[in-house]
Amino acid sequence: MAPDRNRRRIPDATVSRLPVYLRILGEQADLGVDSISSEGLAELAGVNAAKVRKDLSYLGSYGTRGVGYDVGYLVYQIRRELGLTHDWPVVIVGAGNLGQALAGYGGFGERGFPVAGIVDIDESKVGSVLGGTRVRHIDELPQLVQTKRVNIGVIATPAVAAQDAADRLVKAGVTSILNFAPVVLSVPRAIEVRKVDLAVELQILSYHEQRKAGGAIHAVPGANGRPVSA
Amino acid sequence: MAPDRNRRRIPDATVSRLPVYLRILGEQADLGVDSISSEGLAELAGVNAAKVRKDLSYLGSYGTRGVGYDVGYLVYQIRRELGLTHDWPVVIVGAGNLGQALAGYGGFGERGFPVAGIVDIDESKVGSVLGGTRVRHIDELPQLVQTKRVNIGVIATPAVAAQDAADRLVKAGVTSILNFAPVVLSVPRAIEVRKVDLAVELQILSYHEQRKAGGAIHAVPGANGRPVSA
DNA sequence: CTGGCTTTGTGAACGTGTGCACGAGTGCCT
DNA sequence: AGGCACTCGTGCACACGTTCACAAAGCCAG
Ligand SMILES: NC(=O)c1ccc[n+]([C@@H]2O[C@H](COP(=O)([O-])OP(=O)(O)OC[C@H]3O[C@@H](n4cnc5c(N)ncnc54)[C@H](O)[C@@H]3O)[C@@H](O)[C@H]2O)c1
Ligand SMILES: NC(=O)c1ccc[n+]([C@@H]2O[C@H](COP(=O)([O-])OP(=O)(O)OC[C@H]3O[C@@H](n4cnc5c(N)ncnc54)[C@H](O)[C@@H]3O)[C@@H](O)[C@H]2O)c1
Repeated sequence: MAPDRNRRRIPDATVSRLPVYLRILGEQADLGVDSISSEGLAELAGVNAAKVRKDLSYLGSYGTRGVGYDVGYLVYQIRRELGLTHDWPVVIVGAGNLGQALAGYGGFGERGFPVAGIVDIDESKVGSVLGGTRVRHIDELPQLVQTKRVNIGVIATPAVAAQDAADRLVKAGVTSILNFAPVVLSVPRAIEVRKVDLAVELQILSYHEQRKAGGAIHAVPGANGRPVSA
Repeated sequence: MAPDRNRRRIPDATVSRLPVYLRILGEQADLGVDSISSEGLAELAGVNAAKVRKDLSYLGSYGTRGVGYDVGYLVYQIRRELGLTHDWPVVIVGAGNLGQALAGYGGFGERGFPVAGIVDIDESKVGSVLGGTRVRHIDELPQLVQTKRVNIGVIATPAVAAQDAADRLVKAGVTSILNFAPVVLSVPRAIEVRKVDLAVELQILSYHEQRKAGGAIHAVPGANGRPVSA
């Protein structure tokens, strides 16, 4: 077998920016714009123009010197490279606060990630309908994944249940996971995991706030903060 | 006065990992563990042990050679560096699907980010109560930010309204923004912005799925089972 | 007190990402 | 047709991040 050796590898940093370019290009296309320069795209994406050119060069030489990039063609190429030429159904595990918001959010389906199903372990949640999808029991997960050919799972369970959810997803055949629970998942190497951790994001913001306030005031006296023993 | 304090600057990559270490250390403390090695912490955080040591070294030399780190003391130091010695109230803009899920989620307050208020532009949403907080009109935002001394704003409006929300937040005095809308915000340099874009995350996963499928059509389910531990 | 064992803290090598600068095409205008 | 203005594609240097490897530092047993 010939593995992906010969295939162009796109740097992670670039892969994470391509979706942003894609969205902007789609917006521009809707506005009737059919050509854009690296500088124009860079402006809209909030990045450096050279970075845009280098990023796009990994896809191939699809620009025209002296002119710029054809918006429609670029959209096509990026979608192709990101594997967005067909839908990727996702399954959501956990029909709580967050799971409901995700299921009720139409933006997924629009962008090529229809909710193939949502499952929960709590019998009392099973049967209710969220965003047009009936909540099923988690035991139906393997069947759901197979029949709908789901590759991507979303974990929206409490932290303590997240590893269990991940194990079930992997066993069911899912190979990519988007994890909203604040835990580090342990999965086989071949499984791609991305996490979205709001607490981490807020704490990073906190760090910068604290830094700004570094020399200045010490506000808010009524803070908590548990004194450390020992 | 000298604006540039001689304060240690911590690399971004490290700042983004400190919250993860912090959570794990907290869990370990609750389990009664009071000392941990870089290797142990690395294992739990899913990173390299040398990285843990280097990260922690930016805080100072708080480990004991031959022994490890005192969990309680390390928690204190990380909290201190991240500015978590006091609460950071946040304001949520947009009381829709996502805003409601966020407001109803207790995890924020527990981790030091109490919801100081939630605002919406839609009169019909104003007045309803979410997670113990009454939804207010967005015109009350400046007053809310001032009286509650809010530094951090969360944007949960539709994409088209996100820039408006950002402008209002900045005008009201907020200096850090967590943005859930899929748009690139334009804000003054001094404002720290972090974004959480689910579509981007899913598209990155899509890229990797497409890559896996590059040679063979559909991967075999259940062929894995090699738990990754380090 | 010494020797052996453990683990930290960090210099150095290596890898990845960023941005400048400029040659190389392309289209337009005269 | 020729010159000119424009923009892509990319080599190169530098910054940042990761990992290795090991001396320094601490603990403990005897
Ligand atoms: N709600 C938010 O806004 C928000 C924000 C940030 C992070 N999160 C994280 O997202 C996760 C979900 O949050 P939430 O507010 O929706 O919690 P929730 O308690 O409202 O919902 C969790 C759901 O998961 C189900 N569940 C529990 N164990 C399960 C299992 N083993 N398999 C399948 N389903 C299981 C529960 O029955 C429940 O319906 C949490 O980890 C939380 O930290 C939520
Ligand atoms: N719901 C999800 O699970 C989810 C997932 C990913 C991303 N998002 C993003 O989060 C954002 C919100 O999603 P949602 O599902 O909650 O949308 P929503 O339509 O349910 O809620 C948006 C709310 O914002 C309010 N609003 C509109 N313009 C405003 C303004 N100028 N100022 C203040 N409030 C205003 C609306 O009245 C509404 O209540 C969107 O950008 C969406 O793309 C949502």
